[in-house]
Amino acid sequence: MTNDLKESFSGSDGAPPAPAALAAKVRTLAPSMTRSMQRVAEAVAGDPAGCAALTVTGLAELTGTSEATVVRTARLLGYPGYRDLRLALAGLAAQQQSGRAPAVTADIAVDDPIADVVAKLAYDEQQTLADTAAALDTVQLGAAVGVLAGARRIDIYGVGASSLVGQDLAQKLLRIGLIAHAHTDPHLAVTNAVQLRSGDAAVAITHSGSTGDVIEPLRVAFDHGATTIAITGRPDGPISQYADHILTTSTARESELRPAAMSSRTSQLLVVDCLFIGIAQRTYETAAPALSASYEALAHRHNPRTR
Amino acid sequence: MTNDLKESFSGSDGAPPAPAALAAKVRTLAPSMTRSMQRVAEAVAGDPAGCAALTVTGLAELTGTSEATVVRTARLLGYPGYRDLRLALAGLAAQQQSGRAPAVTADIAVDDPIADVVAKLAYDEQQTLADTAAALDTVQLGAAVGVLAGARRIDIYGVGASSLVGQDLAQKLLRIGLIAHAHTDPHLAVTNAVQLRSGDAAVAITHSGSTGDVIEPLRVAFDHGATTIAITGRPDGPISQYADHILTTSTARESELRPAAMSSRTSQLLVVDCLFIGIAQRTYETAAPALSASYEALAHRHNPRTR
DNA sequence: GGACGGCGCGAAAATATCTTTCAAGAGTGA
DNA sequence: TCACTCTTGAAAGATATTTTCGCGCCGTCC
Repeated sequence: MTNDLKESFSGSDGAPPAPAALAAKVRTLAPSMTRSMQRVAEAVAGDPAGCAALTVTGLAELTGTSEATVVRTARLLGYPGYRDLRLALAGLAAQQQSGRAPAVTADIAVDDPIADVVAKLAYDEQQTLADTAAALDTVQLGAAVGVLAGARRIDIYGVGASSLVGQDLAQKLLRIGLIAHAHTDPHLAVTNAVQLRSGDAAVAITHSGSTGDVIEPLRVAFDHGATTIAITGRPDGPISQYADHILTTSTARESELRPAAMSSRTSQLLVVDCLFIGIAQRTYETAAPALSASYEALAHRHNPRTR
Repeated sequence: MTNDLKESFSGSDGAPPAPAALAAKVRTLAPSMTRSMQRVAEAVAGDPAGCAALTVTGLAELTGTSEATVVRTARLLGYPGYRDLRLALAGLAAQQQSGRAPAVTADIAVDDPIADVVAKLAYDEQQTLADTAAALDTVQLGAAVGVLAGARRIDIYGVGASSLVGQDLAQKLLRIGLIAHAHTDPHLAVTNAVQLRSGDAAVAITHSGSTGDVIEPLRVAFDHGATTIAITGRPDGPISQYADHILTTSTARESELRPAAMSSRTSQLLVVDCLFIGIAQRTYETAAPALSASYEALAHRHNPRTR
């Protein structure tokens, strides 16, 4: 499966390069970039319009790097070459122009009044959603949906903040009649992963893409023939080695008060929701009755005089 | 120097090439164009996206003309050369693309392609966030923040989908050094609620506002003198009787495939995040060190060769 | 009607731009 | 410190774009 790894490094998603997803992609891939490439990526993300006006040589000079580095960066971002990155840049610039960028979101400060906190948080999360949706590879998503919809059994791994996302996914899948289980204990997860075989599916959720406690069970599941899916913010991370399908969540800038876990959770949940709806569509015949049944089962739990 | 004459007709306006005005310019200048140039202009105006993907040679072939003609047309339209026309074309395409976005307001249907599902879900959740932020009572929020920041102990109640939100809140609060516990077992929740007294806080999370399993522990906590907070989508529901502070989450319309739990979760999480940030601000002195400490403690859990 | 001049047009040369290759340098771990 | 890998830019190589140049069509004037 070295191929998978390679692919995830370069053009990754064989999908066509994204238009508006560029800023998100820069953030996602920045950590895996070399210093020079980061400079280029930064320039590109910071001033799309300006960079679109530059030739390779121009951008190389601006960033104090070489043409080769610029081309490499373009490749990493998923374009065939600089020419295409430039076109995407022009597109992005045009969008921003027409969209009239809503006043920048300053970081949340210690002394922000509570109303500002609400506004900034809501804006940031909206942004995260938009980025995630733009960057999400629908081909991979479709494949993952197919796998889960047809799986005999689904194991889900996640620890820390991601464990909640995993539980959310498990809850949803159970509701539509699939056999899913979210593991939070790494040891038990591995123990259970050994049981998996071809026809089963395993889903790992980790923002960093390098959480050992989550990689290990996925590796075991992978080795035992289960189809594996990784939901991660670092598609180039170690976990991708063992993932048949990779769903990329977007990464927002974080600040002291706003840990990365916050926006990664938003992003992960959107991906999970998309998976769920996709699966519900494919298994509509059985999912729809199962859903209404679960509602009815809960009805009496609510105080009847709800108005 | 016949060229000079031409130029004075077209690009001469010294003005920078138009972005969206391209179609108009084509129409304006069409009469002054030669037959071949008209073919090129037509192709360009008819399918900006498609043409943006072509090289000079490609566009020349497509229109059955030559490279020179394509360049001449680009010049006539006011661009320095084809390269720049192409960039403008990419921009135009991107604008048209994004302009088509608002069409996703429809419900998610069983036969929606996966890409539409992503777009619609993202849009819906963004909407939910905006609604929640707009409807959130900052006074109540501020009061709740004050209560939690100063509480000796915090108990959180939630079942079903809301239980995950409760756990998320508990995780966050623990990270900044507060004593918080999320209960999912209704019996244990009640048992523990009995221990609460003045100076303690209890948070109940329920979308319906009438989930007995959540109301009961909150009532007990309330009766024992703890300060109680309810996060609910139905501020007029039964749970409000026992809540000192009510934080309202927004309710989005739900559909067959999109259960209410989905958007209520988004809304609840935003409220929880706001609470968290608010509390972190108030207890900054202790929260900041606690946060960094928790990061460091986790660092070694991630595979070091992440770069 | 025929010849001349102008203009549109495309082939191909000239140039600019982009891509690839390769070897030197920086950083890293043993 | 040495060996090693990874990063980087210079320059060669490939493409794309622009310019040049001349052919051929067309209308006009003789």
